[in-house]
Amino acid sequence: MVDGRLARGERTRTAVLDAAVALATEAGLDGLSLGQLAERLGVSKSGLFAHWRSKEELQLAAIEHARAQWTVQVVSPALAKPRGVRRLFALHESRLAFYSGPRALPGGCFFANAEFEYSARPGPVRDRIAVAFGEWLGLLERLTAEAITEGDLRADTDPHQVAYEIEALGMAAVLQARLAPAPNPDPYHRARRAVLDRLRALCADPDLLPEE
Amino acid sequence: MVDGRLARGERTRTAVLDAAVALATEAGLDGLSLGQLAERLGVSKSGLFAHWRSKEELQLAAIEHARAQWTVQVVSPALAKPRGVRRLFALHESRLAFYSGPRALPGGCFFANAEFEYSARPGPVRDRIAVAFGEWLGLLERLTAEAITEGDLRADTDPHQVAYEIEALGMAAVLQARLAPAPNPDPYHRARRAVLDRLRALCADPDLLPEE
DNA sequence: TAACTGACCGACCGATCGGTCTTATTTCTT
DNA sequence: AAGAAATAAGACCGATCGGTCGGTCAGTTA
Repeated sequence: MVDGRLARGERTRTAVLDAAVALATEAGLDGLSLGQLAERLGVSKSGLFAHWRSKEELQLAAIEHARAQWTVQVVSPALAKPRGVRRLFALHESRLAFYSGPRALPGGCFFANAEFEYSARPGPVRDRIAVAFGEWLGLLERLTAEAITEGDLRADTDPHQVAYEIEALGMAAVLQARLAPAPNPDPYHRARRAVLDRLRALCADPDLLPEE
Repeated sequence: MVDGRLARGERTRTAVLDAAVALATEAGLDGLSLGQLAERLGVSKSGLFAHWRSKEELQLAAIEHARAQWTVQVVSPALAKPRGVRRLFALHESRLAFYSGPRALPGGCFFANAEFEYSARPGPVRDRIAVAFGEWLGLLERLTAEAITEGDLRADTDPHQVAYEIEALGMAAVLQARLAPAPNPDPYHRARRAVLDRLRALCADPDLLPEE
């Protein structure tokens, strides 16, 4: 049987983390204030401390929560595609769709923001972000390597290099979509086009990638 | 004759802005605290208010200061190169050199950090950052267009697209250099390689770009 | 010498920060 | 029915936040 106390706590916990992740994209993971967060949720500040004993614990939990969101909404859909260059490009497209889609976070990309914010602030939060970032780069790299062994991409392709470029082009899109002057052609389209052309140049069978 | 008081004020003003720009790359443009800044400089907090009437004014001044730094240390050296694709690539290299060189800021790139930090925070600070960002993208785009009219790049090249890609690849470098695990091959080398290959594919005369 | 200006300081303000404490309510266990 | 466990609330803490105030001092002008 389910413990009603734990169940209720878990519900609150999830609701708080949802709000924390969203708020962090706007105010920053550090700028996230417990008072504001509590007020936005209609909860007392000390109610938050019942779940996380410090702000840092909440920040780490928020990172974990955002990671889970990312896995479900970005990574998983792409893994449904057949192994190879199609899966790799699907991951890139899935990421861009997440940024511009209806479930998009109010302040852009949680991880991109947090990475820049904490890149020069030693501590557990930075370390956790760095690990998550490394895992993401590793995923891009692994899918690229798979595309090579599948014979989709040329054998002399450097997986690290391709992963670097895809990551760079995707991250810039979410920033420019929020910051660049409106009349600018859709940055998401540019990010898609850039990776598409790059992969097409490395790709043996042009039919594996969309034409346009 | 020079007013000694004004001269002294200008000296401290510059010293404060230098420290403010450096500190902002670590703690964020918002996380920059007047108390900490004053203490680091051996100045009283109220001394700062004699120069800028509010924190926001100081932030805007810091942006202007960083912009001047960027112009002197990144843009100007590149403009010494002959017009065309060489100048464009020199700008990219100059930027990477600034990130990794001896004059590098302690927390990476002032603008990249500030752009992500303020991309979702309406106000004068965000607006100023957005303008500066637009000007930077415009410069990349203009140099690309020049390279086309010079006949260096293929006539069907899209300057916006090239500018987008160069900006993305450069920005990712400074982040990954600080965040990615150390054994990773130099991100600056990856950023250089990526743009070099990209431009080489568009370039009519291969001798205009370095071989390696 | 007197009047004035700009740079700068120390004390202080209300607000908010992260965090602690005590207490009340709800829910499961026995 | 009674107690244990977990969620929450409210009052409160010291520290720090951005910002104001009155005032000192060095240098300029008349």
